[in-house]
Amino acid sequence: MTGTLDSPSIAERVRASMARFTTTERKAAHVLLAAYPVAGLETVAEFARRADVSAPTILRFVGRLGFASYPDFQKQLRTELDAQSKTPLAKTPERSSAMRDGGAFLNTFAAAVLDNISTTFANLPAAEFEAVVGLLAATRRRVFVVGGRFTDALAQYLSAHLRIVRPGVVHFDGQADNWRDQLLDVNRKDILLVFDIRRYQESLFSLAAKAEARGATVVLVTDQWLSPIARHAAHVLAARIAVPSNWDSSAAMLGLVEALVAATTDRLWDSASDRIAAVEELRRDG
Amino acid sequence: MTGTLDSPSIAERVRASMARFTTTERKAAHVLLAAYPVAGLETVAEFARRADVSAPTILRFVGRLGFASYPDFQKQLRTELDAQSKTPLAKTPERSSAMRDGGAFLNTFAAAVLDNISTTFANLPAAEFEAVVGLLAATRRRVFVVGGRFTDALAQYLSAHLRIVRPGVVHFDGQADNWRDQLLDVNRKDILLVFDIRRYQESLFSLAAKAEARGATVVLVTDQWLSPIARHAAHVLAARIAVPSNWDSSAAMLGLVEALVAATTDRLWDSASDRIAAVEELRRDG
DNA sequence: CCCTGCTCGTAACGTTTGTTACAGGGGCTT
DNA sequence: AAGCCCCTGTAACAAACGTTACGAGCAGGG
Repeated sequence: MTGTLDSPSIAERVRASMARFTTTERKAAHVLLAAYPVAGLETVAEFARRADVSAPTILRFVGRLGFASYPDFQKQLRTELDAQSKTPLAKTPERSSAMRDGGAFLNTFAAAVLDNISTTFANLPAAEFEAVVGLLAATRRRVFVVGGRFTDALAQYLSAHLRIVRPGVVHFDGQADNWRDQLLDVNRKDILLVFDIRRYQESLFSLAAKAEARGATVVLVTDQWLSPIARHAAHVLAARIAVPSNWDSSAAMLGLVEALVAATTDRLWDSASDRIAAVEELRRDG
Repeated sequence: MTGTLDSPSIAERVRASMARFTTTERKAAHVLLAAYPVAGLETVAEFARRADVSAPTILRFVGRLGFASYPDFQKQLRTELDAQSKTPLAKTPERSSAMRDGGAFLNTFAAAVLDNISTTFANLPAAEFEAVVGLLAATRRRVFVVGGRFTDALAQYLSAHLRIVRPGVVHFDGQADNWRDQLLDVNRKDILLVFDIRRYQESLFSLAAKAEARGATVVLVTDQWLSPIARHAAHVLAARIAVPSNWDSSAAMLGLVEALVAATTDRLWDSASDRIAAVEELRRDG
């Protein structure tokens, strides 16, 4: 029964024969890989429901993978699960055949991103982080958020979340010229949170300088080399952004933003939970 | 709240009630902990044989743990397996109080994000990734990008980069109503790249369905549970998004997007390098 | 336009599984 | 030393499961 010839892992086999599957079988394949390996450990009916296909399709899927029966398939899945004790990525360092440069590229890229994030969080001063959370949780103060060419997406992402847990969140979007008008609105008790990474933008610098001049508290989220805005910032949070690519990676910075949002939400939970419920209500009606 | 405040993990529960077990039940407990959680995912008969006890003893064992049936026990086991990526921090029992301490919170949060990313990349079908890169590198085709409430930031991020290396990139932003007008412009040779994560948005679904009906190639970037849009998508890329927070994390999804941008840039390098230089020129002048 | 191929879901089948009643057996109490 | 009780495995039951035959639906080719 248990032939001891070590076949490639099921996940690999699925990825390799992705092209051979029919449309619905491919759906099953995606569901399995997305919720690996739990989806395959469920019953056929549950797996089928999860993938929105019929039970026979699941069986044809595992049949095409070379298994004589669904229980056989599950047994193999459990065997792999038992053998694996490393992190999923480290587990697949070299996928030899049928995997072109795509696999290698993805692995090195992922490794760089992971390294960025762990380094970023490891070097993050907890006190500085806490201080920024404290500012974001001060609901009486308004928060203005702005980003650069690529980091503006992060500014938007932060605003979209923060807006739900507290009032007074403004995202400076659009042309830099428009910021000047909104800047008139900024005063002593306000907070300006700026994203700026290398190829630092002059427009952001002048904005931050003016906001500071008006008495606002400036928070800077930047890369490890620190934007010149750091001179005008009360708090600085730095993230790693280098990856083997022509572009920089904002993944670590996004992780940082999400940590800020999570911590702020937690601190404001009493009032935030009501706001979230209210927002959901509005979304349902609208 | 944090979603992890359910009942304690099964492994913990087993260790806690170890004293209450009878002799043979304790045998089952040790076997389960030694081969956790695989032993519990097998059939009752196999579990019994492994522990060298009878099947009813296994049933009495899970009954004493508080489960109404063996399938219930297995379902809980799978849920835990899916939630925590198993090995790394499974031993830290009390994560609930971690929110208090800033440093500990950052560590657990970072660990979750890291795990999401490594799992996402490990389970990513290289062929599917390559196919999407191929689409994005087809400069004659136009690319329409759209996202949901929170993922729209990712759509914007992708657009901002893609727009530099190739022409014909359109970001559907603003109100969903406005999309309809721009949809008229979509035809057979176009590509629609949709971001949609849980609390899947109906507006995105109908947009994707209509785009597919018009003959466009739909690419979906979603979470591990797969948006219903998968039904209309030619290619699906799934990322992990769960973190110990009230919110989901898009960090893994951003890493995925950046990998797409990097690979596409690389493939288009001959033409892209000229474009990038030209864009830089414009920025310097402007 | 009809035909042929393949794909997919419905429904019924047979098997395995989880479950439970019951009786044998070992250990502690009296 | 005998009796009682709590375990524990054997065996029969019922439920759920995996499996398979069949036909509808659809796309490509003649």
